Amino acid sequence: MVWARPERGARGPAAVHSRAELTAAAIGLADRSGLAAASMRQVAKALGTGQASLYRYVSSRDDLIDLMTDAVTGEVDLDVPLTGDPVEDVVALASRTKAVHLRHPWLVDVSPEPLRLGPRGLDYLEYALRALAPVPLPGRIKLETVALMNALVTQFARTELGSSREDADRRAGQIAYLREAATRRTHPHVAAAMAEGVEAGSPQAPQAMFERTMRRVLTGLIRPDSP
Amino acid sequence: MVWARPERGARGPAAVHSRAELTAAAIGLADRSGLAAASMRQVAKALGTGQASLYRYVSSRDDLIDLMTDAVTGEVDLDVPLTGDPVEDVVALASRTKAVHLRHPWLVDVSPEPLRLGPRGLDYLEYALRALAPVPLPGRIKLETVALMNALVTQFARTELGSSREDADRRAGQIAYLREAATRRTHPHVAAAMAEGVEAGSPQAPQAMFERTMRRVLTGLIRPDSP
DNA sequence: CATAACTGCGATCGGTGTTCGCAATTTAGT
DNA sequence: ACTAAATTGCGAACACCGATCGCAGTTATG
Repeated sequence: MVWARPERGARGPAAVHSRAELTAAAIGLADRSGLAAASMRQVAKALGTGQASLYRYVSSRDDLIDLMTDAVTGEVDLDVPLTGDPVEDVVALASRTKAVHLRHPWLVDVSPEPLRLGPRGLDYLEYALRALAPVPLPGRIKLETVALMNALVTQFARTELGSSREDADRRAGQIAYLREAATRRTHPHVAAAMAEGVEAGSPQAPQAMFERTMRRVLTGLIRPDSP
Repeated sequence: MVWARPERGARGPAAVHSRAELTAAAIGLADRSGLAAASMRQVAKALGTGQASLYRYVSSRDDLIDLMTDAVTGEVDLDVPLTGDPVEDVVALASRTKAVHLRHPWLVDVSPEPLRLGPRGLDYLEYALRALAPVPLPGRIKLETVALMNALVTQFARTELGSSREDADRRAGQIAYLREAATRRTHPHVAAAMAEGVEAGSPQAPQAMFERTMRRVLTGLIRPDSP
């Protein structure tokens, strides 16, 4: 675990760089050219050092990715005061989280293994749980609710990013494949949904869609049991 | 797109293997040792052929992963008759989907880029939309609902798999880190949730939890607009 | 029966994460 | 003050990975 190990020992020569420096360089690369571009070699090159040197700051690339993730998690504003309405507060938080995802598209590519929070992630979780404080649900379920909301944020971010990305040709091929299924009279529901969904278009702001869905999911999730 | 290209040309010598064979070998490897183990080299070795030969059947590793995904999607039973209650039907479908995820843990590692469905994926989507047919919602939203349910399935599968996986030491480290934050009197909500969630344990069947959450989310999602 | 199309595949390219060993440097303990 | 331990940067290497090229051998079509 990165957060446990100290950044520097006390004995040797002063380190030329720092974890924060590595993290910043890696984030820059990933922002510009995707998560894969944040490779040890490229990060080292960006820092003007040897790639083997990076392992003095970080014990694996996964560690570096943990650092990156925690760093951008810190970009979510946690000073927004809570209104007391859990649904509104969590939806607002999710909204800000999604914005960070759009700003750092590689976030949707880091596998969200549970329990990898660093200090900023911890602050984030604390805020989310504070927002959920008025809800009379066991803590375990609240934790799962937060995880679930984050999964949804990632999902929506993926959608919004995917539509802007240069996958035009790929999507064209896929859509052609779907159309074929539609004209073959099999899969009528898919055909109907496609026709409806693509023809009618979605000039609607994705943000409104996101908040609507989020609100509905949350309301469904935290409503008291009806025995 | 894999599904568009024909599997075999008509001119040359008979192919020794087939896409289905590649797919089965790859799935076997991935089931046993994770998605990374389903590399071109290892699949080739498992088939007793040269790795370059695989590119006669598949134009990239992504294609192979598409084939794998579609194949296991076919393991979801789509012959279960619909009850007519969209919530129940979709929850049941999600349940069966989650079972497939538990049987093929690597599924949670394939990046769920939208619109990569093969024939079985298409059947799956058709079934899901059929289940949602009674709901008076635009097709676009129904599509998004299905995607959302799938994201949730992945999320739950990840949780269930993670708790069984041999991450005992990793989680121990993470939990120690959280405990530290708890004892530091900062992050009181996290501390409370941890105490509650870990002490009280969850001897509850995860399946019940899954269905409960799923049902709530769906109910919230498909309820008619309240102006 | 010639030619176009296809197959299997060894060799190879450029990339990745990670480890090792070594010289140089700094601090801690005496 | 000086030895010894700890730590740093880093070149070289290892073991993988996905993908491409070119060539010999095979098959079906015109």
